[in-house]
Formats: sequence, C-alpha cells, structure tokens
Amino acid sequence: MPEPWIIEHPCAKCAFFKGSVWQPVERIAMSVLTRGFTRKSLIADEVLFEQDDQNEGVFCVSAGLLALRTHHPNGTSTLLKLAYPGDVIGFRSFLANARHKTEARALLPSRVCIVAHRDADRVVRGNPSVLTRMAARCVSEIDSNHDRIISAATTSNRKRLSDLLLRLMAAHGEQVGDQMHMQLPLSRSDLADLIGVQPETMSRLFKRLKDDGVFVVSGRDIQMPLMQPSHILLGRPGK
Amino acid sequence: MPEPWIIEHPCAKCAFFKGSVWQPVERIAMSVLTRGFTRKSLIADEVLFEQDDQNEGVFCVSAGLLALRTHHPNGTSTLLKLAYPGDVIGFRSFLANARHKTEARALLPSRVCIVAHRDADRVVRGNPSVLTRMAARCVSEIDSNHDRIISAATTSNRKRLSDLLLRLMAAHGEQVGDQMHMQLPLSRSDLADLIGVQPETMSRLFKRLKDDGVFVVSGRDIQMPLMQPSHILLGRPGK
DNA sequence: CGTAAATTTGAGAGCCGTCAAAACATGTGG
DNA sequence: CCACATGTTTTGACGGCTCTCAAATTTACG
Repeated sequence: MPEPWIIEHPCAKCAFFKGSVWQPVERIAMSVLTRGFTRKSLIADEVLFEQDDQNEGVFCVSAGLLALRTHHPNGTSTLLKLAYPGDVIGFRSFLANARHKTEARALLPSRVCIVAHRDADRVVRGNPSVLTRMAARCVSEIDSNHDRIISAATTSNRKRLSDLLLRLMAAHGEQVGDQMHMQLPLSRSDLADLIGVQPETMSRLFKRLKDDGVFVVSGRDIQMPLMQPSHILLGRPGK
Repeated sequence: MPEPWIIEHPCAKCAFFKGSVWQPVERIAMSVLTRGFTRKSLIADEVLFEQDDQNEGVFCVSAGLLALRTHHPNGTSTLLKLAYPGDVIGFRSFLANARHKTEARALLPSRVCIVAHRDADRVVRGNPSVLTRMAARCVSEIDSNHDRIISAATTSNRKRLSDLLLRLMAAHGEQVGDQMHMQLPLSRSDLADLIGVQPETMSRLFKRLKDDGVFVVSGRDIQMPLMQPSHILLGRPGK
C-alpha cells in the first residue's frame, strides 16, 4: 500500500528539477525512482560508460562537463557531444535497449545522477509523460546534429572553430575588464575531433585566429576582447 | 460503446504494416486513426511540406522517394535525408509541436500516408506504445546522423560519394548481365548537397570515379561491374 | 631536472572553392 | 525538324587550405 506521506522527489533539490525528464511523475513512481537513484562523482578524465557497454541506466549531468566520443577501428575518434549540466545522456541506448555507441568521459570534475535501467524502465512504463519528455530530448539531439551537419557542409573550419570558442567562452568564460577570459576545458586533439580536422590543422587554425586578433591564445588560456570588429568573427565574405 | 465488429486498421494492407508506428493500437484508437487518415500522391518535384510550415501531421512514405532539405539564408541548401518507403517523416516537428525545419520534396513519383496532427496526437495520448515506437524512429534518426557526422569527419569525399552510389545502387539498381545498372534519382547538385561539396567538385569526383573504373557514368545512367577489385571501392590506404 | 606527452612548425602534394567559359540537355515556337 | 532560349553539367585556371610525414618545441608532471 502506498505511503500516505509525501515522498520527496529525488531530483527535487536539483537546479534542473524544473526541466527534468523525471518530473512530473505519479506519487507511486517516486518510490521506484528513489530506489533506482544514484549519484556519482567523476574526476577529470574518468569514464562514466564505455563504448559498447550495455546500458545501465539514464544519466543526468548535474555538474561539470562530459564528452561523448566514438572511437573508430583505426584508432581515431570523433567527439560527438559535450554534455553540460541539465543534459541527459545515455537515453539513446536506453530507448533502443542497446549498447552504448559512445564513450562518456568527464572533461572536468563532474557529477551525474543515475536512474538504473530497470527502474527507469518501470517509471517510463507507468508514466507516458516521461517518454514524451525523453522524446523531446531526442528531438533536440536531432536538431543539434542537423546543425552540425549543416555547419560542416557550409562553413569554413576557421569559422566553425571561432563559433565553438564563442560557445565555450559563453559557458566557461568570465569577464575580466573589457575582455572575456576562459580556461579551455578541451585539448587541441579534442577540439580537432570536434571540428573534424587533424591536430596539426587545429594548431594552424588557432594560429590564424590569433594572427587575425580574434583571440589571444596561450595554451589553454583564451582571451577575447569584448568589443571587436564584427567582420572578423563573421569570417571572410561569403563563408 | 465500442463496436464489437472488427474495424480494419488503415495501414493493414500496407507492405510496412508490420513495422508501422501506428501498430498495434487499441481498437478505439483505430477509429480515430481512420478518421485522421489520408493518402497523397506526389509527382516528381512536388513539395509535401515546406520549410517553416506548421506541422500538419505524421507522414509515412509508402512509395517513391522524398528528399528532406533545409534551405539556408544565402540561397544554398543541404540535403539532410532521403526518405524511402517505410520511413516516417515529419515526426520531429510533430513531437516538438513546432514548424518544419526541412522541406520535403518528391524526387520520384511518390505516395505518402498521412495521419493528421490532431488525430495523431489523440492516438499517441491514448497509446503510449505508439510513442515508444516513435522514439525508436528518433533514435535511428540520431544514429544515422551520427554516422553522417562521423563519415564527414573521417572519410574522403571520394569514398563518401562511392559509398552513397553503392547505397543508391542497392535501392534503385537492377542487375543486367554482370553489371548493376541504375537511373540516378538525384541531380548532381543534390548529390553535392548530400555530400557537402560544390557542384563543380561533385563533377570532378565523378570524373575520378569514372577514370578509376569504379563506375561507368553517363548523365544519370550509372553502371557498376559486379566483380571489381575491392581496393578501388575501399579508397586509398588510410582513408 | 628530466622524461613523456602534447603542441607547434615545416615542406610538399593533393584536393576543394571560386570564377568564368564551354559543352550539353531540354523544352518551346516557328 | 530546326533554331533558340534556358538550365544543368563539365572543364579550365588559380589560389588557398588540409593532409601527411617528420622534426622541433613546449608543457606537464614525477
């Protein structure tokens, strides 16, 4: 018999509770959720799940930054997604009931909340609205993949890198005087895997951005003047 | 009170009934489905829905071939997906309750089945399993987008074109003697939009494929020897 | 301070984008 | 059936970018 007292939702205190896929659910589902609920801290470079692993649940990033990567047979890899707090990961293999196609590895010290597969399944079955919200996550995943396919097909690597750095700056940077400043959370190889070029090319792209005065770069230290001639960021005419 | 007689499922006679997202549903949902159900024939080059149109339902391709394209402000476009019989399209904007991000245009004379938005909504609400199957379509969409991102990042344009032609040959070709033969359903520009290169480059890629003896090309007529030295299709070592 | 790993630099070949022009295909009206 | 106009595809020339391999340099860390 269900308890008449109010059971607190395991995500209730999370900053992302409002947009959680697990919310709202019926009271009964809360106990299932609570039972399947775990939190996990990851140090930088720690792996949350491995490519080809069986899905063990649905993961929700609550702090830090994870990279979703697929490794190719020839030793190279492609960085498919950066997962920020609020992002749900592992739902692809959860929904398909299949193995992970990507590896999830922390780029920064991170924290994830986990709903174990079996219990996630049960909650979803009893609460179609959870499925609706997961489908919405799928859709935004599709959207961002489309954006990436389009930018790869229509935009120069130089502009794509500059866009990426702008996004990273927005997420990780802070204002210092009239400059933005950040510590890059990614290595040059990771950036190369994200843009889809070789590391040597990435290095040269950085050089060009530096030479053009768009960014001040020193290792992982990036600075960016807040007011800069917009034509530089927009790239050469046409591209 | 539901009719005791058997109502036939509107997709019952479809070749893709077995894998339909609309199947199985409760008997009551069948009448809603039937009510919202339309079929539409498209001549080559006819538009099913326009980019930025409001979603009017969920479409299931039953014959022919459609191209999902997004047009960019600068006049170029990217071909994001070829939709074959059995494919469901429009589910992205249906699930997100948003406008279409792509245009759907028939490349060949085609036929689609349509479940009107309002009724699709109703069926989904009453039958969570429909949502599960739509989520599965989302997941395979994500998978194929990932494959595309990966191949764009790691494979030469030459190999990507050759892979594409192989897939098209499998779908549209027929064996004539010891050759495969097909009529290309796509213009050179469409192929260029699909691979992500300029039309001039596409023309040169074809020339190289021809020169290397992989394909015999004449306009939209493509022939391919069935037994060919596999190293040609695999491309240069490394790539 | 020294070793291993990551990043940058150099050189050369090949591929792609751009612009412009030629070749080809298609459809129309005479 | 031809002449013509239109739209698509191919070709040429050229500059710029990326890949590859190799070596130099910097950074990270024990």
